[in-house]
Amino acid sequence: MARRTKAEAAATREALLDAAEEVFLEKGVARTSLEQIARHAGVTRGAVYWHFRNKADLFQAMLKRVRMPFQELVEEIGDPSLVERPLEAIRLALLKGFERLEQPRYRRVHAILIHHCEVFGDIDPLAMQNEMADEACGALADYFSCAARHGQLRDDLSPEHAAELMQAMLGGLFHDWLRNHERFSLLDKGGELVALQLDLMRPR
Amino acid sequence: MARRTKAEAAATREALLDAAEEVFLEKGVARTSLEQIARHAGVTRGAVYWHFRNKADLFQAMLKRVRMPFQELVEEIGDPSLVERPLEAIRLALLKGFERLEQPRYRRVHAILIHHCEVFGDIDPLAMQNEMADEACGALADYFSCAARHGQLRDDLSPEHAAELMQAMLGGLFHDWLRNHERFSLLDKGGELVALQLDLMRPR
DNA sequence: CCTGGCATACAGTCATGCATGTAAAAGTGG
DNA sequence: CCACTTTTACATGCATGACTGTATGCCAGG
Repeated sequence: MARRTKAEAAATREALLDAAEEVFLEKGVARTSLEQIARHAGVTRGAVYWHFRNKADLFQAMLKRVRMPFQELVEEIGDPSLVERPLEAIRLALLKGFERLEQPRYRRVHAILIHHCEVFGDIDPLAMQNEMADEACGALADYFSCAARHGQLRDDLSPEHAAELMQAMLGGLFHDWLRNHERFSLLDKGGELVALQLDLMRPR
Repeated sequence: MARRTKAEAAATREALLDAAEEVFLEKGVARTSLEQIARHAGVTRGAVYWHFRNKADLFQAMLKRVRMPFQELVEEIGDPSLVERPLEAIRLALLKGFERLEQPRYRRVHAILIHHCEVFGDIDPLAMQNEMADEACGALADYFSCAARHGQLRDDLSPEHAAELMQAMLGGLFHDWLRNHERFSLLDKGGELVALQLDLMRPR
């Protein structure tokens, strides 16, 4: 085939990443060949090896498109009054996160990372999951500490424990939903459970 | 090699399953060949194909050794007074489960199922995880309902929601621990978080 | 004109499944 | 209890297929 313009080349790159998401999700990372990805994107393996060094490189590029740090979510809300209501900040930020995760691209890539890939080459999905979990737990601990200082937390519950409980609950919910997202809406059930858990943690 | 006695043959079968656990955990299911498993067990691939039809068959046999239904845990405690204290029954049963999971064999196999295997052949690890999660959530819901009838649950918390919260928290904790079990003791942190969460759910 | 963006062909590697070999255990008849 | 047969529990070799990485060809854009 003939040479494409820069825009067209970028489009094939995106098409390859899209195809990788779909085929990885369907058949698992290890069980899909680069040939299958290329065919699914309407090109051949040559294109894959032009845009990416190998399978691991393609995998990393796929992940780069869906990064979503926690702090970003809080900032996106843009409500300065949330400084006074840290538990509400947590709740709204998590809702934002749930909304994003229900978009097909975000859901697919996370499902692949969690359920459909093994250690291969120089890629370690477990290390990435650990990074995500630690960052989430750290951010939560900050907000719960703030809540404790404002007297908005049960006095028999330490901020660290609150953060650990919440992070564990979120992780479990996340895994349950990723296993089969048709069963329930993450936004609905997640919003409900988060509100419930926060209510249990408030003094009364 | 020569023929072995029945006892020796059973021993090689167990050795193959042990080897499978170790190599699967280290390199992932898809990236390990039957040859590697056989070598690690001190035999050749012929032995594998004698005892198991294929990789999927071996995988299923490996899982069979670590089945642990929830109801079994409650019965193992053998305290009839727990009928009156369902929340304590939950707590103690979970502690029993944590103890088992900290044994290398149970931990390894679950780590493989959760983190180191993809869909392959006629084996679907996600379906198995769903089964386990559903069973756990159902059992929890029963006990929380019992607790509600005994007035041992906050009246603004339905048994179903309590079960969902607890199951999500347990799942998240489980995943966190499986990712790197060196970080903390599941028995210690799990016992702490479960007690905490149950306290939040009690009326006061 | 030359280089970027791909297609195509090829070689090397590796796993699977089966077919076959084999030696000892387990059965069988006398 | 002994000779003989059958079965068991593997080891070994081979055919097949799949995937990877690379080398090379080709053609238009810049």
